[in-house]
Amino acid sequence: MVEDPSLRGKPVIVGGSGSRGVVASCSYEARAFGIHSAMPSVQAKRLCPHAIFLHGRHDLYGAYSARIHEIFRAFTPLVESISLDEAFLDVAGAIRLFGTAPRIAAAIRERVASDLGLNCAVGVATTKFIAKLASRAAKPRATEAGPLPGAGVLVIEPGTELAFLHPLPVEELWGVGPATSRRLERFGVTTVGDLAAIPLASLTTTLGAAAGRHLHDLAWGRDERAVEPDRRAKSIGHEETYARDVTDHDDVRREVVRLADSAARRVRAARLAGRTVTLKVRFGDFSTITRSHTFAVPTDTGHDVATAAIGLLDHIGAPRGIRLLGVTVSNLSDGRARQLSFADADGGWQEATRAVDEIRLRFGTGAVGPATLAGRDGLRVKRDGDTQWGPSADDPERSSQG
DNA sequence: TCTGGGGTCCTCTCTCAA
DNA sequence: TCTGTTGAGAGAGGACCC
Repeated sequence: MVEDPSLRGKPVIVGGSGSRGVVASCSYEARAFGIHSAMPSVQAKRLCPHAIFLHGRHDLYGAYSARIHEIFRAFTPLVESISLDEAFLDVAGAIRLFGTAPRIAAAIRERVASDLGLNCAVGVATTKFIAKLASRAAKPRATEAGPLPGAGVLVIEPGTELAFLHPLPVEELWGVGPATSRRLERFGVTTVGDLAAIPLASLTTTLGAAAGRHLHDLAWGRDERAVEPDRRAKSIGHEETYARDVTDHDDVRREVVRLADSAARRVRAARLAGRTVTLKVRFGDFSTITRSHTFAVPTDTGHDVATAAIGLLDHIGAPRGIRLLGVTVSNLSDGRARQLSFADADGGWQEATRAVDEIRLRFGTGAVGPATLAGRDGLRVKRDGDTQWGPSADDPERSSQG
């Protein structure tokens, strides 16, 4: 809407437009039709046939995100980013300079609006998770009559946490999804207050030690977690759902190589190396398996990651149609530590990989790649710029035959 | 046939070594 | 030498978040 003001006031959906796509996000006007994120796109189209469907533009969101985070850091260096559009800020040390926390919240909102033309909601509280709930409560609400503006800033004063918390539906708590919600229902728990009344022992028996303890603490407003400014990635991966199930064995292998190659590229870009390679396969019936392999020494080359992933694939010997493939590298460590031990033992892949990275830097990512993929468009049914949220609407020119 | 893609964290099971 | 215990690490799966 910022980029194209003609969209304002209309039901707009961002997501995958194909039969297997889902809604990534949507305007409040679209929400009035019952549309929400993660809903299958076909269902969204049924609910609102005149909705405007847009493909995700991750690069654009990334650029806006960087500018938003710049504004955050103008107020405090203690910024913990949790996604493109959300972050925790510890402003305890900024109060002398910028005024009280509520004033800082209002100032951030104003700057994001004036510099970027974007609305945002801010929650202020003494703990991370109550601040998070407060920011959610400060957002606009979708109604059938149209969007209802939110408070913008919601402050939960110290000492009033439980009064705010206990009437909320238990699903509002971080860590309570559909599965946990179903289990809690058996206890007659519907609100956070109900949950707080359950003895800790009963909670840990049904939900497990960690989740039980965690939810019990949250229900009583206890959250000791500090704002962590630089959290490092623990895994880096790629996965893709295909517009049609892939049945050809060679196609599957090529896709695994492609995913492994791009995952490894991102590992290198982050100056990391990983020991564990995980292959994820989702079959036509939506059943999903993962298989992993752990190296003795970390690696960052597409060759190593692809070899491991192909080995795992051969072990599965999947004869069925495949809906999704994914390759993830985890057990990450500093990339420079790896080179000493692995460089010579693998037949010079380090050097080749470095050369490939340089060529791609100069001539683009399509300039060079694994020979397996040469001269093929692969099975990528996505269009340029259509980076996420499922394949595009079926395109006859680019069939799944590759 | 309705179910994406980026992740994190937890639990269970198995194996192996001390 | 045999048996049981324990703890770490790997591997698989599931729940959850944006």
